[in-house]
Amino acid sequence: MLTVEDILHAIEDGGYRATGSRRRLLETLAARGEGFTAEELVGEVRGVGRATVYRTIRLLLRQGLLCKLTLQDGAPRYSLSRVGHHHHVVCVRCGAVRDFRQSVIERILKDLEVGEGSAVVGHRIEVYVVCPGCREAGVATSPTAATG
Amino acid sequence: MLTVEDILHAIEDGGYRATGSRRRLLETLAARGEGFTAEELVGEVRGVGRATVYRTIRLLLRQGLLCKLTLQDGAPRYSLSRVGHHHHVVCVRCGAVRDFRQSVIERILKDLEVGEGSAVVGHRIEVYVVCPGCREAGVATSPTAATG
DNA sequence: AGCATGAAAGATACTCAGTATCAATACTTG
DNA sequence: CAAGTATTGATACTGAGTATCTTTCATGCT
Repeated sequence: MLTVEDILHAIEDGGYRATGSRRRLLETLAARGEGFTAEELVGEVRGVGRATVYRTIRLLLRQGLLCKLTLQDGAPRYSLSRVGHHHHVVCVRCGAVRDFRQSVIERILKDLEVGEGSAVVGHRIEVYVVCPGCREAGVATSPTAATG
Repeated sequence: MLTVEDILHAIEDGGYRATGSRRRLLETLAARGEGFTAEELVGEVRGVGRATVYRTIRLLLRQGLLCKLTLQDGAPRYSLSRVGHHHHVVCVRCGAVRDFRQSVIERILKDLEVGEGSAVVGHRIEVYVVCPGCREAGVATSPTAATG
């Protein structure tokens, strides 16, 4: 798992400054780690403005240190990246995020040059679950409709 | 491909009315078919208010007649559903949408009960491509970064 | 240490996507 | 046709994020 220092170094390596605001923000963010919204950060980080929170998120996304995912209802969420390319398993109840990567799937999608000369330039996979914790805590699992 | 009449029937079967606004909207929507934004519809359908456009979109989504997808940058887009569960191949240039379904992938994701007792309740797969048309018309393919 | 300079921060206004509210209108059915 | 409910439109609002612009901070230089 990346530490605050690791991330600050990565930021500096990218030619950006390791400022106090960024450090404070990263501390909050690292404490959350898996699955949070931008507005949660805005609310939790004291003394750092909304704009800066969003700017920093954008910076981290560009550097590949953070990733943005989409819940079933389309709501955005963020999660720290620990590795390169991966996908997400998100709990629809608590928003916790686990990463996963299945080379089989990667390969299928990559090969999917869709028979018609389309060049695959990327993909996104999100798997929605009810995590063990929420399953116990919880009400019955509503068999949520698929995406499309 | 679903016709306007098919969709209106489905709406009625769901206990909703097949009104003039809905018909006009569906005509525009069917003419677009694959890949459009809500605001495009708002702009194109004459004499139907914004609220009604969004309400109808929501209705169609609930009925599974329309699906909402997410571009690489997170921008939302809609596409008529022709079949049940499927995923999307979206051109990052022109926004055209093709559907696809790979039972292999479905199975893998379904089985992904993630070793830890999480119940999979859904998933979303989006594949981003440059379609043949845009590839020809186009500038060089920028090797877009993956999701996360 | 003092200062110049550019990056970063904060405040705020704005955009885009979508929802809520509520009064007015359109359907439908008895 | 009247009653009653669904639908509509206008409009205000929310949530997520960006743009702008002025101030502040970090850095390198002397």
